[in-house]
Amino acid sequence: MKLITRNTDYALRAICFVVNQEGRVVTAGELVKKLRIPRPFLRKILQSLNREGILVSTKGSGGGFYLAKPAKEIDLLELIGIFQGHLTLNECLFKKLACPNVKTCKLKKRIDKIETMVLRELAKINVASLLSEERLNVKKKDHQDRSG
Amino acid sequence: MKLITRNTDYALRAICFVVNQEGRVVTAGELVKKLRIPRPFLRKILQSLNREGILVSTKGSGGGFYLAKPAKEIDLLELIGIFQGHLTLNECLFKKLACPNVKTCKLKKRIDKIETMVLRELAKINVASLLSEERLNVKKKDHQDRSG
DNA sequence: ACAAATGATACTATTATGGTATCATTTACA
DNA sequence: TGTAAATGATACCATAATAGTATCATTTGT
Repeated sequence: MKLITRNTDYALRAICFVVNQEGRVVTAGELVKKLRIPRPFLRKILQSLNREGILVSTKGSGGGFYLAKPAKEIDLLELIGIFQGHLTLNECLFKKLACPNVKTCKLKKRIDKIETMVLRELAKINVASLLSEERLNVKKKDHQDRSG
Repeated sequence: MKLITRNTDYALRAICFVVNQEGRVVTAGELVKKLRIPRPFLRKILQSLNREGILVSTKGSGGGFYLAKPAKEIDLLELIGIFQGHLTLNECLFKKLACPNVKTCKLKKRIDKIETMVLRELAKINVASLLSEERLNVKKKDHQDRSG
């Protein structure tokens, strides 16, 4: 069982790359090269990210993608929502019938608690926080390397 | 996304029923009637539970199933392990290649934490604890306490 | 006009899930 | 000792989700 599927994962990588370009427009072609994601699949993912208001796209020659909102405001829970639908660990298997077993509804409550925890944690994981540490490292290196 | 699939759920219901029979041998046919689970599917599930040492089966006329170990020692994590394989929320999507994106490995660490939490909570949910509340009610009703 | 980009969308392949179906084996007991 | 009642093993099938492909339409800078 995977919590994160491929399209969510690819989306996250793509977003991270775009963030690092600091506002520059990035094309799908570039992302394909850098991230080694199959082109048509990535294109579909980028289109979703555009529809969902995470990336802005510009069409035509010289077009591409850039961030639609601050990296801090893009979290894993939202991405999972887009590519995997609402995350419900809990989904009762006897929706329509009356649940034939009272015991399992006790189960439902306990799984609900776990679900709540997971959602809360996923919401905490935002793109900015994933990048922050590395950015610090980069700046340190920069500082040593280029003195001009 | 579901944390618990049907066979795990059915297995749990079946086990709960068997537990309530207090050591009596229960047949697949009985379980089919009471739990309204498709017969061949339930049979397969029961066979798994037998193989995995959760139920003991006796063959032949008058045969059936009973618990192989105390209800307290059967937990959801084990059942999920049997029917859904080891639960890994985390599964890195770039196992063989070097991970092209260091950022995502920070992600891995954060998801690992969530996974650890989830596994710990699932291990806490055992059959005895799911039934305990109801058992208390039963005891109040028939007023004869033969616990020891 | 044309090349370079994205948008929309329909199709396909693979895998996991949720089952069925069948035959073999064991056992109680009439 | 034969048969019905039970489980064991296993191969098969249907549906849905995931992971992709393919194609054509649209926009835009030069």
